[in-house]
Amino acid sequence: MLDLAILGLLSDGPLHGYEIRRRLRAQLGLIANVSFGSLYPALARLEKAGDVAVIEGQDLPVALPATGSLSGQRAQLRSKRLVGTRGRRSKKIYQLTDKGRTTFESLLNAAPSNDDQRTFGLRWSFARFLAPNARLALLERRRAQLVQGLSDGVPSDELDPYAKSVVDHAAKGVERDIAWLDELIAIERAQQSSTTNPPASPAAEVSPG
Amino acid sequence: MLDLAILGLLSDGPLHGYEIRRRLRAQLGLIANVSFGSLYPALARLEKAGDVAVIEGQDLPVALPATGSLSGQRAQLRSKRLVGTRGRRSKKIYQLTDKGRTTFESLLNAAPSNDDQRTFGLRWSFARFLAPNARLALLERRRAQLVQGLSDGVPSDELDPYAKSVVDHAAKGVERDIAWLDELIAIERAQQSSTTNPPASPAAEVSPG
DNA sequence: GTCATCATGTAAGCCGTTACATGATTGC
DNA sequence: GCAATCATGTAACGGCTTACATGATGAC
Repeated sequence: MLDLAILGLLSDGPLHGYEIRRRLRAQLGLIANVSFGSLYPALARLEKAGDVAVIEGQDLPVALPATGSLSGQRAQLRSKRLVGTRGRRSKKIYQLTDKGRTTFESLLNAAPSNDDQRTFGLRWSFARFLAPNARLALLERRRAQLVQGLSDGVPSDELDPYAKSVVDHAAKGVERDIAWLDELIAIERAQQSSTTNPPASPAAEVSPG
Repeated sequence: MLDLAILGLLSDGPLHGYEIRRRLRAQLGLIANVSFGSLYPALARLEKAGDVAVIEGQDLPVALPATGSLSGQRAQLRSKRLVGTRGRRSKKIYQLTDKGRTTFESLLNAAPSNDDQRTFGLRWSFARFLAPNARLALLERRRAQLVQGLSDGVPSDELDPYAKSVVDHAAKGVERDIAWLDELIAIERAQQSSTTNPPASPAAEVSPG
C-alpha cells in the first residue's frame, strides 16, 4: 500500500523522501502520518527492486571534487566522512523507472483482495492512470463490497444507546459512500459513452467531485 | 485495542472466543474480521494477566456422568483424551475478573494517544461504562482532533479531478462526523444538567442515536 | 553560534494477518 | 456416515510505529 502511494506520487515527477511524506499527508489525507521509519525503508526497498532510481540532489555538487588529501581538514572530513562508506547525507531525489511504471500499474489494477477496503481511496486518487473500464470495475467492486457490508451486520436494535449510535452513524456513512460511488459511476459511464460513440456535444472534463 | 474490545464485550457477561468474534463483527462493525490468529492469543494473554478467567463450558458435563450410550462413549473418550495433556477441546468460556474490570476502565479512560483516531468508535460504544464527565471529555477530544485534521491538510485545488473527489468526499465525511459529535455533546450536556440540578421534567432515556 | 527545520536513516517491537492443524457438534 | 459449521489454537511473517541517532541548511 505504501509502495502504491509512493509510486503514484512519483508518477508526477521526481521527489525526495521528505517531500513524499509531506504530500502523503496533504494530498492523501487518508494515509496521514506515514512515519519515516516506514517510508525510508520502503524507498530503499523500491530502489533495490529497480522500481525507482536515485538522481542525486542537483543543488549539491554531483561530481564530488575528489579531495586528494588523505587526512584532510577536520571540517571537511566530518561533512564527507560517510561518502566512502555508505553514501552522502543529503537530499536523495527519487525517480520512477520504466519498471517502476509497470509495477505501479499492476499494483493499481490488481487487487481482488479485501485490503482494497482501505486502499480504495488511494486507488481512486490515481484513477487517471487507469483505463476507463478499469475505473468502472474498481468503482463497482467497491460498491459491491459496501453493499455487502451493510447487509451483513445490522442487528442495530437491542444494543445500548451508545453502541447503537455508533453503528447507526457508521451505517449512514456507508450509505453516503455508496451514493458517492453511484455519482462517480454515473460520471464514468457518461464519459465512456461520450468518447466511444462521439455524439454532438463535446462535454470535455467532467469533474467527479 | 483488541483487549479493550474483548474486555468490553465481557463486561456484559461471560462469552467464549468464537462468540466474541461474532459480536465483534455484528455489534462493532468497525473491527470487522478480527482473525482468530489474533483473538485467541489475546484471550490467552488476558487470562495470563489475570484480567479474564475461564469457566469451563457449562453445556458440557463438567463432572462427566458415565452415560451408557454407545455413540456417547466414543465421543467422550475423544473429548477426554487431551485432558491430561493440554486441556480439553471445547468451549472455553471467559469471564471478566475484578482486575479485568479495573483494566477495562483504565483502558477506556486513558488515551491521550493518537490511536483513538481509530478507537473512538469502540470507546463510544462502551460509553455507558464511563462517568458522564469522561464521556464529554472523550467527545470533545475527538471533536478537536477532527477539526484539527480538517484545517491541516486542505489544499484540495490543483489536484486532478480524481484525487480531488477523494479529498473532498473525505472532508465532507469529517464534517458530518463533527456534526454528529456536536449532537452527542448536546445530548450529554442536557443529560448532565438534568441530573445534577433536577428540574421539573424527567426526560428519561435520551437516545444519542 | 545556536535553534528550528529539513532530511535520512536504524532498531526494536507491537499488532495484526494468513495459512496451517485439529477437534467437537449438528443436520441431513 | 459425512459435510458444514462451530470452536480453539500455532507458526510464520508483514507492515507500520516509536524511539533513537545523525547530518545539513537557513534565519536571526
